[in-house]
Amino acid sequence: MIYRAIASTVQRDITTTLINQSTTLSHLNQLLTHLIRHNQTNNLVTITKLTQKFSDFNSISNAKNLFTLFSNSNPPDLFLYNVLIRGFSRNNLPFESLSLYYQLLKSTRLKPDNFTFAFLVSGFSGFLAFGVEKFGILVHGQVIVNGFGSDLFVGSALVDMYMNFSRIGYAYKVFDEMRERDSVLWNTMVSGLVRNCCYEESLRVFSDMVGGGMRFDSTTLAVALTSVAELQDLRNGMLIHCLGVKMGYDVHEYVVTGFISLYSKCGDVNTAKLLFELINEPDLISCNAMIAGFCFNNENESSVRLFRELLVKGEKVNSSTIVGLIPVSCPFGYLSLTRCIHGFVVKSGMVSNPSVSTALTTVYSRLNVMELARRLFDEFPKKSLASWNAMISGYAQNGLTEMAISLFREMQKLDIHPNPVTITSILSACAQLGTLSMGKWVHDLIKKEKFESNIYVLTALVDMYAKCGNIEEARQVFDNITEKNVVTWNAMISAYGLHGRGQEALVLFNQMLHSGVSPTGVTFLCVLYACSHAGLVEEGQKIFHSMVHDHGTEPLSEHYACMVDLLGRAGKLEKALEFIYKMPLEPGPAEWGALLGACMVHKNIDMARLASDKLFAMDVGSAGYYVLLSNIYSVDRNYSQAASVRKILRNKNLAKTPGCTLIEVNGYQHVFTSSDQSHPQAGAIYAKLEELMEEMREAGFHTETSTSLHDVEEEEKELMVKVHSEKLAIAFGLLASEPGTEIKIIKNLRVCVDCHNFTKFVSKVTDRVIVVRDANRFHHFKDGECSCGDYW
DNA sequence: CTAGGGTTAG
Repeated sequence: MIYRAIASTVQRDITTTLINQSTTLSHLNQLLTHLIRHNQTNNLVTITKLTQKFSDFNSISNAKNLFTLFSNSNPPDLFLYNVLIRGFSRNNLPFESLSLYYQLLKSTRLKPDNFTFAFLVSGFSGFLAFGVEKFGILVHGQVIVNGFGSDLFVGSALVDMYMNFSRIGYAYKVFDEMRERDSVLWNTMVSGLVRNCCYEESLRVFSDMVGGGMRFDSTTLAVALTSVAELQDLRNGMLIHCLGVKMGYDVHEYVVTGFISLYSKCGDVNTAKLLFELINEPDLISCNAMIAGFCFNNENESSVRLFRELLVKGEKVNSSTIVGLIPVSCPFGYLSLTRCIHGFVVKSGMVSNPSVSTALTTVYSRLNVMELARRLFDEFPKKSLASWNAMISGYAQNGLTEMAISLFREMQKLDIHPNPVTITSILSACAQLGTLSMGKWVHDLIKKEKFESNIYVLTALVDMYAKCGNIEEARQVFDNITEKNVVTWNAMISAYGLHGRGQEALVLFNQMLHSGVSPTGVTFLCVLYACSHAGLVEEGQKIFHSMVHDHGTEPLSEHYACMVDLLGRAGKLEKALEFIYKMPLEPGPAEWGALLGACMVHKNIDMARLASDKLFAMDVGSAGYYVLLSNIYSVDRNYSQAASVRKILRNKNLAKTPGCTLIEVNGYQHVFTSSDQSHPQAGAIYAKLEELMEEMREAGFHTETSTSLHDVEEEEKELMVKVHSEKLAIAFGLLASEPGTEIKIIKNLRVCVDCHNFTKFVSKVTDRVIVVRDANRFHHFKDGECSCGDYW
C-alpha cells in the first residue's frame, strides 16, 4: 500500500518534472498521449501544470480540451480555472476568459480571487476591437463588487487595460485609489503613458517614482529613455543616462541601446556611434537603433550600408529594421523607391505587421498618394490605433479634412478610442474646416480624457480656436500651458497675425525670446506675416534684419516672399520690386505672386504685367494668377485679351472654386452659395437682405464692383445679377441668433470690397460684432469698422 | 531594449 503511494508520488513528480522541462509542443503532446494511455488524467496538479504549459506554448485548444477532459469526471478547483483564464488572456481571447469566468460563477461554489481578476483583466490589455471597452469596464465593476478594487495585482492589470484603451483618466483613477504602490504598478503607469505618446507625463510619473525612493529596474529606465528620446530632451536624457550608470544598469546591452536611440534622436549621432562601437557584438536590435538614428539625421547612405551589413552577416532582419529604413524613401521623395520597399515587404510576408504597413501608409501620405495609402489601410488584417491615426492624419495633412473627420466618426462607431495623436489630427482638421462646434466638443473630450498635459494636443487646440475665430479662447488655452515649445509660441503668434493684431504678435514674440525659447525659421515667418497684415513695415524690416544678424537664421524663399508682401501691401511697390531684384536667391513664384497681389490692391498695372509675365514664364499651375491677369486686361478694357486668358484657364483645367460661406448656429452648419435659394428660410433671408440693402442705399452707399481688383475669381462680375454667399449667411445669422450676439462666418475665397462694405454697415446698424474668416485672414467687424483697416 | 501615427508658417 505504502509502496504504491510512494510509486504514484514518484510517478507524479517525474511527470511534473517532465512537464516543466518540456521545451517544445511535441514533448507536451507526447506526455499528454502517455497520460491518457495510462489513464492518469485525474490528477489535478498534473493537469493544471500541463494546462498552463500548453497555453504558454500558445496551444490554447489543447489547454481547453484538457480542462474539459478533466472536468468531465472531476470538479476543477479555482487554481485550474485561473490557469485557463490566464491562458485565454495570454492568447488574446478575452471573451473566452470572460465566459469561463461566468461558468465559474454559475456552475461552481468557488469564489474568484485576485488571481482570477488579474488574469481576466489582463486579457483586455492587448486587445482592441469593436466595443471591447464596455466589457473591460464591466470586468472592472466585477473587481470592485468582489472587493479587489485596491489589490495591487488587479490594479496593475486594470491600469494596463485602460492604457490599452487610451483611457488615461481611468488609468489614473485606478492608480490613485491604490493604498500602496509597488514598482510593477509604477512601471505599468510609466510604460502605459509612453504607449499613448504622453511622454512628458510619463517622465513626470517616472521622476515621482524615483523621487519617492521607489525601486526601479533597468526596464523602467529603458522606458523612461524612450520618452526623453521621443521628446528630444537631451538634458533630462543625460540625467537618466547618469542615473543608469549609477545604478549599474549600463551593463545591460538593451540599456545601452536605449542610450543610442536617445542620442540618435537628439541629433548627436557621434555619441550614438561611439556607444554603438563600444558594444562588442551589436545585435539586431542595437543595429536597428543605429539605422533609425542614421535615418533621423538624414544619413541615408549610412543606414542602407548598415542594413546591407546585416544581410551580409546573414542576420535575419525584422520589422523594426524595415520600419526604421522606410523613412529613407520619404526625404528622397521617390515613389518608386517606396514601391520597391513595399514589394520587399509583401514578398517577405511583413505586410501583415501593423507597424510596417502603417509606416508604408505614412510614406504614401507624405508623398500625397492617398489612394495607395487608403488601399493599403483597407487591406490591413488588423488595424491598430496607429494605423487609424496614420490614415486620419494623412487626410488632414493633405487637406482632405472631410475624409479625416468621416474616418474618425467611423472609428467612433466601432468603439475604437482615440489617443492624443488622433485628437491632434482631428483638431487640425477642425481648424482647417472652421467647425467650432466640433472643436469645442473635442476640447471637452480632451478634458475628460486627461490629454491636457500633451503639448501637441494643446498646441493644436490653440490653433483650432484661433482658426475658428475665437482668438481670446486661444489665448486662454495658451496661457494655461506650462511648458510651451517653439511650435506652441509659433501657433499663438500666427494666430495674432491671422486676426490682424500685429502689435500683440510682436509683444508675444519678445516674451518668447525672454522665456529662452529659440525662434526657428517658421517663427520669423509668423512674425513677418503678422507685421504684413497689420501694416507694420518698419517693425517687419527690423525683424528681418535681426533674423539674419542676431539669430543667424538663413532666410528662405518664403521669408523673402513675406517681405515682398509686407512692402507691397503698404504700397511701397518700387521698394518691393527692388527687394526682389536684390535678393540673393533666384526669385520664384512666391515672390512674384506676392508682388502681383500688391499691384492689384494698389492698381499698378504696369508692374502687375511685369510680375505676371514672370509667373507665366514659370508656368505656375495656380488659377489665382490667371484670374488676376484676366482682371488686369478687364481694367484696361481689353476684353478680348481677358477672354483669351480665361480660355487658357479652362484649357489648363484650372477650375475656379465656386464661392461659398459657412455659418454655424446652435451647433448646426449652414452652407450658402451664390444666390442660393435652397435654404428652408430663404424667403425670410432675402427679405432681411433687401431691408438692409435699402437702409444702406438710404445711407448713401453704392455698390462697388469694377474698381475692385481682389482675387475673388468670377464672383464679382456676377454681383449685378447674383447675391454673394456671405451676405446670405450674414442675413441668416441676424435672423437665427439672439440680438447683440457675435456672428461668425467662414468664406472659402477672399472677401470682395462690396461685401466688406456691406458687413461694415451691418455691424453698425445692427450693433453686432461680425467675424469673417476668408481664404487668407480674419476680419473683425464692429461698429462700422473692420480690424483689417480696409486692407487685405 | 529597437520600429509605425500628431502641433506651427506658405
